[in-house]
Amino acid sequence: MTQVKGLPELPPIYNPSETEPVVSATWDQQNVFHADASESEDPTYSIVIPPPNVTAALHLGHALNNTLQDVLARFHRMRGKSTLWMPGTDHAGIATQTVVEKRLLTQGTSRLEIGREEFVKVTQEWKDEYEQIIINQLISMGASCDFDRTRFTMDEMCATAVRHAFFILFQDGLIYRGKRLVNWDPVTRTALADDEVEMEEIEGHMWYLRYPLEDGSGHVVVATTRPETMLGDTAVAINPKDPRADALVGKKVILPIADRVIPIIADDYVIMEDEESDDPKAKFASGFLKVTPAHDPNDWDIGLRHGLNVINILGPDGSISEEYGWDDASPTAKQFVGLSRDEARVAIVDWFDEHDLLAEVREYTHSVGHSYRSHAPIEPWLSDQWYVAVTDDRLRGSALRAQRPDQVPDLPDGVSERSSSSGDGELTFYPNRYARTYYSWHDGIRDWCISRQLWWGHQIPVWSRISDTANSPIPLNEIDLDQATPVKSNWVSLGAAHMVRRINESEIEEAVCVPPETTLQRVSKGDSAISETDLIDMLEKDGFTRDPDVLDTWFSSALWPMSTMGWPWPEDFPEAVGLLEKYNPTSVLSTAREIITLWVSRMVMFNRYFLDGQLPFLDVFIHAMVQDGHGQKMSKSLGNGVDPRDIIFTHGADAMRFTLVQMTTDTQDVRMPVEMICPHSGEAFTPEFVTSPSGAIVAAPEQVSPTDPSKKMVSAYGVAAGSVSPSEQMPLARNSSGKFDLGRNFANKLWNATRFALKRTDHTLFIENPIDLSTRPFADQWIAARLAQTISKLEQAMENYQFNVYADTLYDFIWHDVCDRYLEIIKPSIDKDPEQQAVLTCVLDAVLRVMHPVCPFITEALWPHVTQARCGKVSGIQLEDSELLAAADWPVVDEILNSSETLELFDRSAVLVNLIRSVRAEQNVGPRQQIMLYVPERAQELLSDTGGLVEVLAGIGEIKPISDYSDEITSPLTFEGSEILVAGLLDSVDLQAQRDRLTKLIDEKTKQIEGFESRLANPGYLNNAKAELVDETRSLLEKANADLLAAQASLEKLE
RNA sequence: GGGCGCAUAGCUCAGUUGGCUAGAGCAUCUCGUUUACACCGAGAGGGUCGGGGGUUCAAGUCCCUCUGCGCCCA
Repeated sequence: MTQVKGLPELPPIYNPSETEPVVSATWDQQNVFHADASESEDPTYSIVIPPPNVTAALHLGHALNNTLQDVLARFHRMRGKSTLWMPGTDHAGIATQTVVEKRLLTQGTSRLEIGREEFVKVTQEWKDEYEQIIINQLISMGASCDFDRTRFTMDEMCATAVRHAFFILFQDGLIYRGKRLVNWDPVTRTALADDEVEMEEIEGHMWYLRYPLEDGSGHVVVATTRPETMLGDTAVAINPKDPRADALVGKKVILPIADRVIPIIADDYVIMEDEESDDPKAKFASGFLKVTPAHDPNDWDIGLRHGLNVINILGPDGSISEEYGWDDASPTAKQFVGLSRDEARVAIVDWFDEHDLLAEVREYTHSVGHSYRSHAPIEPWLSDQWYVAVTDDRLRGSALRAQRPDQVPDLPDGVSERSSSSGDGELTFYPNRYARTYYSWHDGIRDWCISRQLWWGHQIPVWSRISDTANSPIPLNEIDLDQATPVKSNWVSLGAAHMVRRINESEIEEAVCVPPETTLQRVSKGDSAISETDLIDMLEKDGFTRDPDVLDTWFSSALWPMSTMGWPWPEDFPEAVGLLEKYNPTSVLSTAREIITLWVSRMVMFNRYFLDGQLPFLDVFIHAMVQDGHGQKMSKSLGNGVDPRDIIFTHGADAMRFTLVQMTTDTQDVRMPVEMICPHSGEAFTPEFVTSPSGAIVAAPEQVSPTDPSKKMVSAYGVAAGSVSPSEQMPLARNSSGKFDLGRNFANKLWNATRFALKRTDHTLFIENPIDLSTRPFADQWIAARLAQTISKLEQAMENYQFNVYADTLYDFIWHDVCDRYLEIIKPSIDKDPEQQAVLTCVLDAVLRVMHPVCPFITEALWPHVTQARCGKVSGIQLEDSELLAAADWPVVDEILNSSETLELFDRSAVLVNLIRSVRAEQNVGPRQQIMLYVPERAQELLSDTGGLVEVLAGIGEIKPISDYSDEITSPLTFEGSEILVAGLLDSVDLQAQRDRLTKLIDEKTKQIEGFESRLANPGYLNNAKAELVDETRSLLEKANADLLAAQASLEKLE
């Protein structure tokens, strides 16, 4: 009963909010998470964090992902790997620009008003604010990141990587500029990549419009969901198999309103009308398709096949405009100029109706692409954009070849075979079904549009000018229309890359890509090197202007595993030296499903392209999605995210982490019913829910206190949506969830088990000679065996990314075996047995180590207490000393301690304990009252082999052979086919309860016996099942029969 | 339209290649405050594994189909 020297006594309840900041500060001061990039023989383990967007604070989805990464990082660090977990944040171009613009709007100004330079400055401030919040969140979750290396996708190191990568791809012809239909978001006025477009089912209409034939012989009826685009029609198409085609193809129609004469063409893309069809497209078709190449991707393809004109009738805001490639607007058509898409639709349909050209309107449900950011319908819009030719075999093919062949089908046609070179066939997905998702994405991939019409991001490093074909730097016949051709010019000799393409009959466009300064100095040798700024000055004097657009955010994210490690010139950044060689490829990428297409693919393509085929990571772990209580994905944009700081406040970081880890299974998304904490009373309650404008079920902005209806509060959703703000009268209510009680209770359990150990061990002792377990009581041998078994299960779980197994294994071992059983068993003996004290403290030391990856704070806080209390060593259990648990080694236990014989013996005695406890409960025997057993020989052996643990756990005072029994009042129980009599219960026993129990047991056994007998009577079973299984069934039948007979005999005696 | 999942106790979820009597936590009920812990201990009740069909000696597990839900890609 000694106090640990110099350490304060532990309070009876663990208080995470006091402990966690202290532990965090210690880790920080000791710099334990700093990865050493110097050369060493240590095996390595590395993870790059999926950089969170700086748009907003992290929610529980991020908490889950980062907890899992931390568990992996801490586990492998303890296993002796040189570990790097690289942290950082992502500038998130469009998302951040949107939130900053919103804020400007509330301040009564706008992006255009303050200008590009000022806007970038303001956004930078936003970024600084949220980057700090996010890093602090990570710290308070216990993330063991190497925070000294924290990166940002627009900092100098990452920007250099972006500029260099762009330059190389440009030079290699893998980046090009082209006039294409893009997914245009008219609200944010930028192009979007294919995967930034979300399809939504829309209940709209199919309009049937009459287009008169030029020869006056009648009309054709086109079916369309977008009548307003008819102003840009340049043909009407019919399927060549359509019976009407022969008569009509080659004729012309007069396009109403526009008064444009356009041809009828034959194209088998056109779906033929079929009223009876199950396919709604055929059911609603008229057989005639209006072709608008400038405003529909399919029509664009038809236009290419038939050489049609492309007439763009929309402006960047989605309104009807004649300034973007429409020069034949008729006087009638001019009336519609300036209308929005929606207004124009109404006006044009009205016009057709008034002129008796509207044949029909039918209700029609179809899917329409919407911007993932503004949620506005996407407009296919013709514009000049930059693309990465990811369809090239050097990128797409390389991404496919990277996959482990046993996870996916054969490589698609056109992809060259895997070789023995670095990276091929080495990329593994967990769970493995996601390998297929990755595969099919690449199977159907299209070139990647990387320009974004934004101000926040990496500005495209290309300067261009348009000039007459007469001024072409190379002969015109060497340049294809719309095809970039490399030029060997003065710009190239200065270190830049130079391309030229023809944009029409009379003009060419020259594009010069300028590499970053550090690259420029290396490519242009010696003294002749020109500086980047001088080169740019020269270009601009020569009439070149820089592209105003920025790159898609995923371009910089795609470089993340390289850029954060200093690529391409790590020697320029002292903190990056050696990282790339040592830690790339990283060990695993942990991320969400939808990121497979957006990010995983692009990192693989880029890392392999720039690093000689090397993968960015060997494993990809796809974690579950965190949903709210309504099954909705938790997300920043829905506003239903729960801030992990709220959970840390109510339950503590370890509790949050343990619960999240315990919920992480292979298949199941994580559903998290959310409660609110009333700031007035501290009480948890279920909030009022409302439907948000985007259709999500969210907590109403204002909530009423459950205890005092006069008091109110605001919800996190209300604050995020900007509809309310917290005040003294209406404070912000924190979110919570009862789910985290599990983790909190478990942490408290560990805390108190340690308190017990500290109180019951003598800290002035140290037994020098390692304790030989074979000389120890059974309980000590057993707990060591369970420890050995547990450690091996934990290691296996972690190898296979089975996080829930890891958590459940910890819980089961620590709560049930260490606390409920071992601590109870040793209570009578521990005070006088220093060796048992040593065993206990060693077990506890190992427990803290294996629990540390999941619950780092509490284990670190208990660590000095336990290490000081340790009063000996146990042979076979290796526990290396360490000042900090975060830097300690994983426990190593000799496999020989993992004795199945010991474990089985314990299990048998545990069954007996349960039986006796049931009888005690049934007969209302108080916990203090000692009882007596009359036992048969076999049970007697068990009791002595297990060294008295049954006696302690079941409260047995005396044990006698059953032959000694005469006529006491007893209660019978059935154990291993024999009767045990329990005596000394009470003066009068409840006979009826005993009869009921025995009858129930007899029923159960009878049913089991029937089952076993019918199985053994079945020749099919005897012939087909494994012999050991049949033997086992026979032995089970034997045991069940013995139990049945014993129970029947007991019952008869009671009657 | 294509793909991937999910449906097991009142709730949230486990259940490795088919094979012992389908498990856990919470909730419920009974008893208990013995100095580690009431964020606790002991005990108990509770499931025709979404419906239907099939393969097999044997199906929660494999196949088909239907119903409901989620996600990803067109």
